[in-house]
Amino acid sequence: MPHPILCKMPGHLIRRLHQHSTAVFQQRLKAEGHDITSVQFSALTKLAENPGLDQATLAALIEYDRATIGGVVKRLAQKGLIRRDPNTTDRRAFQLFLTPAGQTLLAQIWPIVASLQDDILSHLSASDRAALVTLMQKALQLDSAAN
Amino acid sequence: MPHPILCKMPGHLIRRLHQHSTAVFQQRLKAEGHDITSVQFSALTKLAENPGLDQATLAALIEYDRATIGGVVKRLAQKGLIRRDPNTTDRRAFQLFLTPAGQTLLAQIWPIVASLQDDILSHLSASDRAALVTLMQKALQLDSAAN
DNA sequence: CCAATTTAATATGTATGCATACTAAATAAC
DNA sequence: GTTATTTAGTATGCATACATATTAAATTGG
Repeated sequence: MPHPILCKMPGHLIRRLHQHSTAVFQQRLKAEGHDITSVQFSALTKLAENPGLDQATLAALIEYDRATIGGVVKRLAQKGLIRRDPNTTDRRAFQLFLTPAGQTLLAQIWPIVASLQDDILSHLSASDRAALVTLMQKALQLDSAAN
Repeated sequence: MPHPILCKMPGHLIRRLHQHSTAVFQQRLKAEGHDITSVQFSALTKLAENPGLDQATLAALIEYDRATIGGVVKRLAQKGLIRRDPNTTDRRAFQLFLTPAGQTLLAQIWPIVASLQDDILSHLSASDRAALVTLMQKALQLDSAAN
């Protein structure tokens, strides 16, 4: 089989880009003295935008697995960044809120996270970065106007 | 902070694209009756191209962590797809080879893997897919001529 | 209103992914 | 040539990521 080459296959390139992306995130946040993952950051951000969410809805918003979000939420709670209140309407669900510490942290790290986005794609020009973002949104069928 | 939006941040988009990519891979391979991950496929492919590699070199070729490759190799060996021969020159290292079963499997799945690459980016036109691949290669500084 | 289904969260098991530490072996430095 | 450093692989621990099963609670159907 005169096969297509691994390094030209979208799946392989996406994996390596993701690897690079999380590495940049982790290094930059650690360098600034913060111990938080990109996954935890996304969860905190969505919770800040939607206080009182339950785990299932939060998971759906950022496309996490239901089983995965449990661990993420547990670790955020252990760090004292979020609070899990019982839901009086639905005794199965929790209502999730950022604690004051969580709000403080999120305010501190947003500028860092925003600025490291360009570092992830540091080998691309500004127009190439914009083009890549547009293509990824299209590939994921995310309405670029919404959100 | 009037923050940039999560769904426009490269890091977030890359994570979701990776999630989508591995899901398509897994579903397509499973549908064809194969139980193999994209990571295992990459390792098999590189081993087929470079018989006798040691784990560290294999890991470097596909950008895996040294600790991670150990588990991947172990599972491939358990499935009988690769062989680990002692290296007479360097008693620390193993020489890795595809078994006949591994070669057979790889030949079977290459066409599947090649064809599902377009499915990963099914919402993009052919020219958009090509543009995305080029941008990712540039972002990763992979020489598009090499490999 | 009671049974059947759905849903929220958890539990379990497997597979990356990576940091750190460790052992054994090879190489470099002197 | 012995010591110091590096290197190959493993071990351990933590954090996703997801499939499957389970429990408890809510909702739906009749």
